[in-house]
Amino acid sequence: MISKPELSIPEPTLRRLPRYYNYLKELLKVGREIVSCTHIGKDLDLDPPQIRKDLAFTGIRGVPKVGYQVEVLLKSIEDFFGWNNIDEAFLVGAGNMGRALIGYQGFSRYGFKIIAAFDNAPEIIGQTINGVEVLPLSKIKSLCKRMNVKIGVIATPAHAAQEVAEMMIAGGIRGIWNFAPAEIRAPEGVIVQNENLATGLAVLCKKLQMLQQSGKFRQEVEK
Amino acid sequence: MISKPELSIPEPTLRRLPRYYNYLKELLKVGREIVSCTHIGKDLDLDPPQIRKDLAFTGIRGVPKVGYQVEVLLKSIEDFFGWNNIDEAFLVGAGNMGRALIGYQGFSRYGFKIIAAFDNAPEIIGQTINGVEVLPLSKIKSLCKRMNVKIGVIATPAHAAQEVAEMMIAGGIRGIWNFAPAEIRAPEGVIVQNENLATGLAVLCKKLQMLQQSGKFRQEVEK
DNA sequence: TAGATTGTTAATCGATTAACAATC
DNA sequence: TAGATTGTTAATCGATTAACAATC
Repeated sequence: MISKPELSIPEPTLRRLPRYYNYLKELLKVGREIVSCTHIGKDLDLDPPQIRKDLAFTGIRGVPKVGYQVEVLLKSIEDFFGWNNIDEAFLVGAGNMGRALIGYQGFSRYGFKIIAAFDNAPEIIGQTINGVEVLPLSKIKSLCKRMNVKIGVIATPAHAAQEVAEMMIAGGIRGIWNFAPAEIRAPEGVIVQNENLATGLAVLCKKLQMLQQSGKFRQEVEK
Repeated sequence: MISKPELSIPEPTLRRLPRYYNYLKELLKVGREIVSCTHIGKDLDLDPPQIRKDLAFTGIRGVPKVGYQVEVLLKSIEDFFGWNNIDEAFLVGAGNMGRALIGYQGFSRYGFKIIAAFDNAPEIIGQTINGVEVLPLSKIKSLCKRMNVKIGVIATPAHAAQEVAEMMIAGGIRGIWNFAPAEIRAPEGVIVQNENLATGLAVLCKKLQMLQQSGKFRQEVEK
């Protein structure tokens, strides 16, 4: 049996790299040509050695005493993620969340484009949202195959998510970006990336709660 | 100087707890009354001892040989996060992403409610989206103070995010949930939770890329 | 040259996993 | 009772942090 795809690159690194990328894009706008990890670290609140290590995964080599060329570094991250050739994706569920994802302009930067949406509701089918047509869900399998689409986005209610995932997989989709608050089971060889918004919210609320408690505690101590 | 709020609870645990919660809600629907970590682990693809440890943070005690009462466990997680009393929040940026967040029904479960939205665009101000009124951004500071709102959601374009955050903080907001693809700097005592969608996307695409490469490699080996 | 920065190796830290006694 | 499950303690693993040599 084949084991899980070996991620030799730590996931935290994978998550930080787009942050560097966005940051570097801003630097480029401002006209900065060279940047050091010390500098990045100050702005992004990270340790310079960690940044250096992260960047090294993309294959870039910096110049001692100088740093990195902003433009070359951006290119290096783009190549690493393969953002230079665009991944086309299908989206299922043209409700609020789905519309937001379709309308969100920011994904083209990351080589990602939603080219069609699917839904079950007759009143939604046939609409065009931000230039993206909404098609009947029944057609997704055949269209996936015909257009060789490999990425699917799920923005349905929780109860529909698993079934939709299976339709996608039947159509040959290999990567699923899931915004439904549900656990999706997928066979080996299919990557599922869950984007459950509630987790981020829970972390925020809990930290806030703990901060307030420590604050109260501090006040009492100071009295 | 006061150090960062001490998170004695590991963040991975904080992120898994809402997953358990959603899963347990489904169990309850199906009428299941008792559940063991072994069972949860099978469905959520996690190790039972880890689940046990996570749950223990909420203060619950299971019964050996039996497991946990689903209802009691749900209550325990709710109390832990404080989901029984609702946090009211303001949202800034009533574009696509903002509308999606307003329209998304799923947050009430987590004791979270967006009670007003703010924007700068005159054609948007005055609209009502899913029962939530859009007010002029200039009013946010005073309204935060008057209504004692402690949580703010940012769904603006990147360039506006920092400025909006500062307005929020000036109004007394202590927790910021940021959906803009930008780094927000906040003083100590303010929690910022970034929800940059691009990072999840990047992780997905990279894993897919690596899977395909390992697949190719495997085929070549098998020849 | 001197100082700053990179890149690498070692040490630390924290979370996950394994092992096992306690319990119903 | 026997077997399954909890809860706890120890071992492992991996990421972060620290230390330092190499370099322009």
